Amino acid sequence: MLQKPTIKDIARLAKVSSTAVSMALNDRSGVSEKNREKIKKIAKDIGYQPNYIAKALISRRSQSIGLIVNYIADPFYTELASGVEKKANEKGYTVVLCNTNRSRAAEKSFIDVLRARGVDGIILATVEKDDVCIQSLIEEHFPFVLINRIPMNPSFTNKFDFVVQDNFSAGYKAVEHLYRLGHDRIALIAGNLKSSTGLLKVEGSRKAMSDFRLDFDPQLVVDCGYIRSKALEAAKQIFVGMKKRPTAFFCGDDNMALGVRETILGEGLKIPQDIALVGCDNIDTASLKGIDLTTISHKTRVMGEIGTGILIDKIERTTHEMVSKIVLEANLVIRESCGYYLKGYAR
Amino acid sequence: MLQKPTIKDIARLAKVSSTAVSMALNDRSGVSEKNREKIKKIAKDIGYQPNYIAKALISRRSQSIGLIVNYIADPFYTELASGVEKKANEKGYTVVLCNTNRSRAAEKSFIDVLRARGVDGIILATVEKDDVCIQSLIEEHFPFVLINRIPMNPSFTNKFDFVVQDNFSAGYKAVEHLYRLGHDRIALIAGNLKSSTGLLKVEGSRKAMSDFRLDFDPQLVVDCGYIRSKALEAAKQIFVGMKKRPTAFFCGDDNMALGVRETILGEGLKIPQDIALVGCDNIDTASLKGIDLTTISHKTRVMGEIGTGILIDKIERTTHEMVSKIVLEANLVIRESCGYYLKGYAR
DNA sequence: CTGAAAGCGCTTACAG
DNA sequence: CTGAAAGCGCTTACAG
Repeated sequence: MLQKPTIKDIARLAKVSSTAVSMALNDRSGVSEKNREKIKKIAKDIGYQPNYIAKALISRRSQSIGLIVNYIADPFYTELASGVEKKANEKGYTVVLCNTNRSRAAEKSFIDVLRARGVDGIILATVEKDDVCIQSLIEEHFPFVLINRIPMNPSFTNKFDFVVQDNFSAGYKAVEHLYRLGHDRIALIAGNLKSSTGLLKVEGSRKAMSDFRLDFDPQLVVDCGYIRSKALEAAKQIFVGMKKRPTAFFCGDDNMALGVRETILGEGLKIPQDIALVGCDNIDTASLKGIDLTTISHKTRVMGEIGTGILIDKIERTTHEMVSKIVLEANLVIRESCGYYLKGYAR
Repeated sequence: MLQKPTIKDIARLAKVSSTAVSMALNDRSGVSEKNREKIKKIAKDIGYQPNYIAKALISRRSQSIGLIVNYIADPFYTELASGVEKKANEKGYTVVLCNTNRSRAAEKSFIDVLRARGVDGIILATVEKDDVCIQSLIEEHFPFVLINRIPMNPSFTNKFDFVVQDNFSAGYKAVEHLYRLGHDRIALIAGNLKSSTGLLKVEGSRKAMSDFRLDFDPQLVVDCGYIRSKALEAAKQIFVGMKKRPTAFFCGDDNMALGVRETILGEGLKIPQDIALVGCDNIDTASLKGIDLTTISHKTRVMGEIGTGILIDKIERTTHEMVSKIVLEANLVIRESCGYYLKGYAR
């Protein structure tokens, strides 16, 4: 590899000090206009590129942020990442992608690695109920923001910024929709029940069940960890092992709903005639003809953008002690998978 | 933010020099066993984390690589990225994700940014036919590897490493399959025709057409740039504007095939009874019931892993002048969207 | 305006 | 084995 030019090279060519070069190139006062122009011209001519590593060492700013997600191949995280990426680039930041594959240990290790690598802040999309990682981030005043999930540990209250979707209301709206279509026995294919997204959706669903005086059967709640294949299997178990089958499924995300769908169709049953299905997230695939999944719409990309904006604000004005807590609305998107367009609400 | 401990702090506490601390912590000879242990213990006790920025400035190695893709929300690039991420992490590298949104200017700017930020190498998944970016990478001996696409400029021959899929053969196999099922008029919904992936698939398809003595109608080749909505529109144009409609579509990727599928079904036509459809990539969604898309299988994640392995090899032994050129096989995955299971091959 | 000097946190010859 | 010194490429007081 060729040796890249440094400010020393420019200084030598321009017959000035490195100080002058630094000042000129960073548009700061302290250089004569004549020298400033000479320096800039030479820098351009020799193709000078500032070394950000050196800058970072001094300024303690790397202009990069870390993004920690569970599983980048999941369309939900992809949407999120594209929002993060967009906002970060707009603001002149680079994003380091960390994929934990749902491992808690990996999450912790990535946080250490990212900090050692000098990122200016971290976006965490992976926290669980009693997450210990964020404890130390809080104590050390390291800039971070939680996207999508919050730890539900009351001792953390008010200490951190987050942007999430209204999962409780998502769970409520899904069950309400199914109830009004006439369903009394609804299975909940839950996402990770150690995460706020998994937990709150179930809580919202249960609240709706109780409001509408539906029986709640604990056997009909299965933690499938947002993994499609697990959801597919769980639905099989429900079909095989239960005398009194549910007539509807609400799934913690569309990805799992697609798994449940495979099982339902595989059993020779029809959606929505025999079984109603509701997902969550409104991923791309949900709207395809023949899938037509009724779901809860989440503004996933926007959530990524907002979270990144908050983080960068925190980084750039470190004195600012305000915390942002943003909850985005969850909206029901009615398609064909519950039969609304076939027969409307029954009650 | 708290001030993090440095090797100077450890040196002071252990009453040794920073040199000794550096030696001990990096498991290098030059320190007594006694001091080594004392130093390591102190480092652990005070929670010392090495500053990689400082290390990078000296070693000229940041242990990070850049990944430049066109559109991270596209499932193809997500698969690719997850392979890259996996291999990089295994080898102790961090990956900086850059999403160009298909802009050439962004590609160039990302390369500059990544280099200024000091990444050790770059994975480019975005090159087009006559890419100028890689010219300077080659000249400056900066480590990079091309994944998925190669520039088709003959003057570059043999100068760079790559791992791609056999796009020519993908195009050939798709058309062969359709031909044998009895189709004579096949539309090609091409990916970006300035990219090798788009171009070679069309060339493979044309070769098959000529081998099987099918007429080639240039009106039936549309560059849809791997964008689903463009493919959807292109299919509409073909249905509206053509007297002699095609009976089959081969699409440059599954994503576009899903767009074409929307149009076909929207026209009230059936797949495969009225129109046959072949995609490419074998993304997750392709195998869902009701989609059942016949496609060409590409080992996308593996391609990401292999490419990353090659890049890191290059980075770590800079003298090694070997170039790797890897072409992965493309295999036909027969599902329901062409009617093979309904009636088998006609010829 | 101008430049010599010190320093960011680390490593690498080098002399003892 | 041991530590003082120089240096990676840059910026930031500081004295002239």
